Amino acid sequence: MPPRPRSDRRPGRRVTLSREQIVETAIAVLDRDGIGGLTLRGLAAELGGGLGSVYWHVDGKAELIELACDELIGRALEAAGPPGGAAADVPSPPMEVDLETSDPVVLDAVDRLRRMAMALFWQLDRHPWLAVQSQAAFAGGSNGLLVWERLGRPLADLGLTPRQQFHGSTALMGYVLGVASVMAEQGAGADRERSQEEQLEDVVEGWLADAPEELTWVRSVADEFVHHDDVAQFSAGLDLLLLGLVRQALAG
Amino acid sequence: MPPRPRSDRRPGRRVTLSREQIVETAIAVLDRDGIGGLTLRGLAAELGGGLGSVYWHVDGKAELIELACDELIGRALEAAGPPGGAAADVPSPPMEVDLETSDPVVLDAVDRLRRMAMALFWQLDRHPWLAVQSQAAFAGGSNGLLVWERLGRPLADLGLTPRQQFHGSTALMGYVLGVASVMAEQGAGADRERSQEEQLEDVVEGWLADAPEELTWVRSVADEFVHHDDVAQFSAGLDLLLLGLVRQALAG
DNA sequence: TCGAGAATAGAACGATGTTCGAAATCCGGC
DNA sequence: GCCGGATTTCGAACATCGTTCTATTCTCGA
Repeated sequence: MPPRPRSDRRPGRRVTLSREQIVETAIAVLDRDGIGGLTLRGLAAELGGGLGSVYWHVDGKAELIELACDELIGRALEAAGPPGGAAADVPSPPMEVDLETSDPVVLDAVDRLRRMAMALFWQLDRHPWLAVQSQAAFAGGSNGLLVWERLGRPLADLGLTPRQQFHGSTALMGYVLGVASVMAEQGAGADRERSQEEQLEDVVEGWLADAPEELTWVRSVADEFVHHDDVAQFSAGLDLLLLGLVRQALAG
Repeated sequence: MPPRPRSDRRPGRRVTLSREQIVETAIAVLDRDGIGGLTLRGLAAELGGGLGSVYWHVDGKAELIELACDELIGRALEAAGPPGGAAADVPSPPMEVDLETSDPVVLDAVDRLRRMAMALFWQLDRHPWLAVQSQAAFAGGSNGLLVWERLGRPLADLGLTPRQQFHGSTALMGYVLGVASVMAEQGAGADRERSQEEQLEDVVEGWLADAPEELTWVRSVADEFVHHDDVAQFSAGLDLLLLGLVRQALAG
């Protein structure tokens, strides 16, 4: 067939976009299709607008992802509640290690650290693409600095030296991002249809088929891996780090 | 001008490639230009061969990166020395925390954990692109499982419960990958001409310019950040985790 | 010598990020 | 009410990249 005799649709405005709306939709797409599924063309289509329009509001794909990360980190900050200490909208399993102290200052500091770390992880776990990307965004985005501040303050209250505070804060940050990243990659090719444990069983089977003998320890924990719980696993490791920090503070 | 009357260069063999050579060159390119600088065309050119030839030896870009990661993880495993306990070719700063025990079994287990973690970090620090990519490769590649095995054995020797072993091993893995990833991203846009401290000063200046007040703690550690040492920083956080593990083991 | 498999080479395809100029819309001043 | 500049939209066009496909060349044993 011939092209339309007259193009009754020439370039021009159709919908109105906003920076916030674009970031919002980008987050939705990222949650649905993962980092590889975010396409500027697809995003524009989802918004009902043109490709060039997106570029007018956002500088490029890199900045868009940075904005999305900063937005979610901000929500984590919000979910952690005020620094003072009100309860937050994040899971908070009880500590499973004995801190061997009843100093209220120490216990309060540990509680604040725990709340911030859990809130951050909670957000990273619900947006698996975020963990990998945010490692860059933490230094750039403004909310990343706020998180760092809220991790550092309690460390100062513990009486650690400035260097210990610095090392402790980066250790916590690295731990949170690292565990979340590994979990995100691990659940990357997940199939929403089948149960998680069933899929993990297949993963383990794939491991143990290729490299059979010698890996006796890995085999011994395969069962733990299949039946693991992300939050509990993260919380357990976090407790170890916090216990180390407390011991370091009390020994100083 | 007309095309050449006779193409005296028709497709055919010119150079001979091998899978190992391709992976080796890919690692070199990744080290030089980062993850964004690795292009299959560029890689083929660097090898002096054609694009299709690379595809005959390697299944695609994803597999190539996986192979490169597994290769370097294997080298980290090698650098860690035999599980028995010989010295290795990696830095090993002394522990700065007091484990408060002299049990030889515990001390030996901690030593093995420390050596494996340091060897892994040493490799991740020297190949900044590796940290981010390897999070996926650890589950897939065979060497990733070997690392996990070598992290798990000492945890079993500490007398931890199976669940504690599992949580401890993933905590260590997450910590190593996380800290290395953050450091890699932080030094991403590095300029080889200027000194590192000078560049870090600029980074800090950028932070503190945008979000001035309130971030009192971040300001207080800015100096530590500028003069930090990657290995020392990693080692300090690792010690905290190990201390926590030891205390957990002794308390059980 | 020759023929089948191994290996190389590069054109071609589709998708993607980015740039660019033209068009439509909005809005304050007259 | 209308006009003109600033704002915002739109999609074509370009360059690059991963991947596929086929023709060609090389190797080596019968």
